[in-house]
Amino acid sequence: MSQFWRPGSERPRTRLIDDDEGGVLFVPAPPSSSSSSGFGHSSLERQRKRLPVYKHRDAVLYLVEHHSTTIVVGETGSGKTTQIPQYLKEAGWAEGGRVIACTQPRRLAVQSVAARVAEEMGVKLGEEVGYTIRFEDVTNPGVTMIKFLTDGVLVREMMDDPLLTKYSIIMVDEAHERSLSTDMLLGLLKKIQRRRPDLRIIISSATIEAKSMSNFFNIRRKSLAQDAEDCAPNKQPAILSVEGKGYAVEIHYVEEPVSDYLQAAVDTVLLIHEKEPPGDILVFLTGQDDIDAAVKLLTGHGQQYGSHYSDLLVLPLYSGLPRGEQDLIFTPTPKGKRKVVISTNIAETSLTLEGVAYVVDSGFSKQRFYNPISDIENLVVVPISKASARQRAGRAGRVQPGKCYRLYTEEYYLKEMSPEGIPEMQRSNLVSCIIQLKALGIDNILGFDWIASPAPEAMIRALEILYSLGIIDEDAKLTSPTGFQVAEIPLDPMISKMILSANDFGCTEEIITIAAVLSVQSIWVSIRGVKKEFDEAKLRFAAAEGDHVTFLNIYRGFLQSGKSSQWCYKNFINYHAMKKVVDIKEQLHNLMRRLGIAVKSCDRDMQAVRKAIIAGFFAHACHLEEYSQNGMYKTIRSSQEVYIHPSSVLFRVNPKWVVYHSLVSTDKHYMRNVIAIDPSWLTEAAPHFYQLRQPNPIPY
DNA sequence: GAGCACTGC
Repeated sequence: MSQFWRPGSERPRTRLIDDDEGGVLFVPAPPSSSSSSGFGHSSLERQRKRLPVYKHRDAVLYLVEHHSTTIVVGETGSGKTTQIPQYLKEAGWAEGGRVIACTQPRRLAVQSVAARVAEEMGVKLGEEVGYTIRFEDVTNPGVTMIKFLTDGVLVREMMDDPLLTKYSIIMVDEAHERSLSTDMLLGLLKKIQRRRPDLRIIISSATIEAKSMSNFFNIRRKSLAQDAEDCAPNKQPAILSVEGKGYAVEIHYVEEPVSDYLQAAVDTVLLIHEKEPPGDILVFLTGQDDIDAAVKLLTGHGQQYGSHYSDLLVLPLYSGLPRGEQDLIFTPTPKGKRKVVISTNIAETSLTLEGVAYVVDSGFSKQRFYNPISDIENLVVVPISKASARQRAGRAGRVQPGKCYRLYTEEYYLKEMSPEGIPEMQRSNLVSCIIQLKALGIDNILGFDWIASPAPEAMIRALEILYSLGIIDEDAKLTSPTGFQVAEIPLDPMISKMILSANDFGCTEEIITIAAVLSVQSIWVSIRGVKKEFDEAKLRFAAAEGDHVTFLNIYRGFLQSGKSSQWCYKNFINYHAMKKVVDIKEQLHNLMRRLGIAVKSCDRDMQAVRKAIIAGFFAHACHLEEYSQNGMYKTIRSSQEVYIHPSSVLFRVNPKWVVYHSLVSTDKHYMRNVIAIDPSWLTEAAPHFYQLRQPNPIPY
């Protein structure tokens, strides 16, 4: 007799509890004592059975069979991501050419989970188990049964197949993170569900969010009676809770609020080191500045107080860190030493450190907020949510029971800390979002079924920008061909518009190089202490026109060197970033071919290149204030005070008119990646924008 | 003469 429950058979012996808000809470029975001894199973299979989710295998299959939507609340380490897709496949959900999809917010997670599942199933990655991320499709259509992909890719797949017909089940993992594309995906899936009653959705979410997810997917009761008659699935979402594999973490709070969390963090680290048994320490601070300062204080302390503190191995961790330094984090702690990793939010979700027994949580993180009125994004330090605080604490209990030291009071945690963070959708520029929805035929953006509605001001601003770029028309419909082509290019719409316009100026070759460089974080290596040499290296490539043309010089130099890492090292250029640039450029070449656009070079005609840039970025034009002694510019559109970033080749050159790629906002608004222009090109490129909107625009 | 939480298509 099969030890597993199969769809269609009698439901497993467990208790179903109707919860107060109409959702169905499913409480599985305790595991039976007569479970398999493990005899005859490979070690991989034994490992699979030890995962907490294994006990809930029957429950998962039962709920998925009977409910359109199932919400799985699971802590980290429950095994839900790797196991549930396999259970579904074993139960037949991938039969008849159907595919089981599982989405992740991050590319790295997609790749590693897919590899793990392929290994467990004993198949080659890219066959029965595959994955898709941007620019990388490792699937075999017709063969692949379980497919992992980023949620952004799945949204994009809807452009070719609006009802996602090839999937029988879509599992949205890490939905509690509420990324832009997760929110978009959830709204779209709810829409698809109405047209495809056969589709099953599994949402994996943290506890706090489960209720709001359930409410979102709960379709009104009037359809329930009808459901009982035929055998359509129950429209009410089911919630299943799966315990994690983490160890207990003891939480400590400060008794009085701290005035300086940086100092408090340093003091706490020293206290732990003095009083607590071995085990690494993970400290959460907000950004590079804080982290470098804390590292300095702790290493300084070590020298000052002698041997005891020299046992501390203090390491910074943030995404901007050079590759080699980041790798240090993962090397095992030497015997007799205690590793202290001082990190940004990157260690909260993206990276997992083994061996951490103590977490110090400052209670703050940096978040990006978009101001639709000024069209400027700001990075600000804000208090974290309870969900984040719990996630941070959980990092201490991965391999042994741990302790978490919160640098805020318990009262603050209980009474003031908000339960969840603000979803990205409500603090972002919506240009990309709206263009994708339009491409899917959703024109009533205000009426879209958002899980959390963005601000109307942000929607209006995005529509205004898209209209000025010629991507949508007066009726807010995508223009043809520009609008549809921009929707197809997986880049920022202003970059996409720049690429399409390059065709008119005969410089597509140059512009896709620039687009590729702008798509990577930074092509420079920043090394402290060698500023002079660094600046000299930069001058070797500097172009009078500005940063974008400088990128072309660097790219040419890189190719001439034979893509040499030595050459990069000598010139303070990030080799990995340059490899990525070459890769993205290759992809853009393919995309141009698909769109039927010939890739032509304008040779040395940099005026053509600058005009193409303006076609996408005319809204970012600025004028040098005439009597300004300190290089103050004002944006043409809204008279915002801005300055050229000191990293730009045009810093202190201060041309009268410039166009920037992006702003970084700290104490001032700094323009990064700037190019000098002739103002007549602006009215040439966007007469509608500048004639109607000078001097001060009034948003409609 | 300053500095960028983290993702993603």
